[in-house]
Amino acid sequence: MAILSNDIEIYIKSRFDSGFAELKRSELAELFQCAPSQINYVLTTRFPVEKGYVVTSRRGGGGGIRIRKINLGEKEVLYRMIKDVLKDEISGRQAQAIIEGLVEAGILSLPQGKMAAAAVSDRALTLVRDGQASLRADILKQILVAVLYEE
Amino acid sequence: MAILSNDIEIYIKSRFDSGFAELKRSELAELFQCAPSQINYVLTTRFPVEKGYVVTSRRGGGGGIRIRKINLGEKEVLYRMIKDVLKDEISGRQAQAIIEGLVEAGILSLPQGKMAAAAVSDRALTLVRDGQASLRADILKQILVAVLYEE
DNA sequence: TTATAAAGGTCAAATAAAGTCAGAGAAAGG
DNA sequence: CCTTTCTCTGACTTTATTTGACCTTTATAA
Repeated sequence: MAILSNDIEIYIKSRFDSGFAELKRSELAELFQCAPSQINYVLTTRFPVEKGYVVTSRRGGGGGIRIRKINLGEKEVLYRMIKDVLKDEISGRQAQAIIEGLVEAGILSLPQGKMAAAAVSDRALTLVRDGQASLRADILKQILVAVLYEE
Repeated sequence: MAILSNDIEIYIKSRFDSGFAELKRSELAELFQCAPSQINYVLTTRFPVEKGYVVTSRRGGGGGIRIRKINLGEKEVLYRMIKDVLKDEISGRQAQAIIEGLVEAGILSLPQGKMAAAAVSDRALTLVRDGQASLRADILKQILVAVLYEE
């Protein structure tokens, strides 16, 4: 039996227009006669950051899903950071080093670097006792994705 | 379906003149064929203090609604945000509003705004089950402090 | 001074999205 | 076979929008 997820993936790709696609989860589910959560599955397995996709969404009335394909180009370094360097957990020191490296490479401006550092600083995370390192990794990852997402 | 609130928001913004807009709730409701309370919804979600708007109103005959956009100096805005607006806990929506307000005020660049938003996004904080709102406040506060002390 | 009309305010419920997660079932690898 | 990994679903959760019923405040006409 053909894998449904593959079909949905192909369909979504066909919906891309000038770098992005806008969808309604429920409509897709209807179209493919599957559970809505199936769409989430396709999104996470077929359109991950590692492949250069950024998925954003809004709930509630008028909500929807938007998938953007990033043209990596010179942001290759960032992409690698996100994919390889940023493991599940990183220490404050590692984060610091990564950010400094990106500033030196000119990928982050100095103000951006300071912001990023502040966001994952111990001071910002004092409330969290357990799993600080994983949280730091998540936050930094999202920050870098946001930078990637920017032209 | 186009979101009515968005249209109303745009319309209200078009009514701004030299820093403020004066409206009648009932007239707006009539114009957009909606419940009057819908206008209140738009006011609270689209024109919050966090974005630098101050909404005042008067009831009774001859009453109405007045929306002012406050424009303070950079440092002052930041300082106020950190001191007054940023409570111990803030929701994702509030954070969003604060950041958008700072971008609109030219205090954060668009890339910086996106970074900040990413840092406090639900996605960045999924790991944290308990006390997300407080953590978000802490992170955002540290980010703003970092910007404030930049020279 | 009081009644009434003309504002605006609040809140809970209905509706419309999307997200999460555990677990069932199917495929693939050994 | 047996185990692991991939696919798919359903129940439950979270968030956003819209409306309607009921409440409060204010100006002014009687």
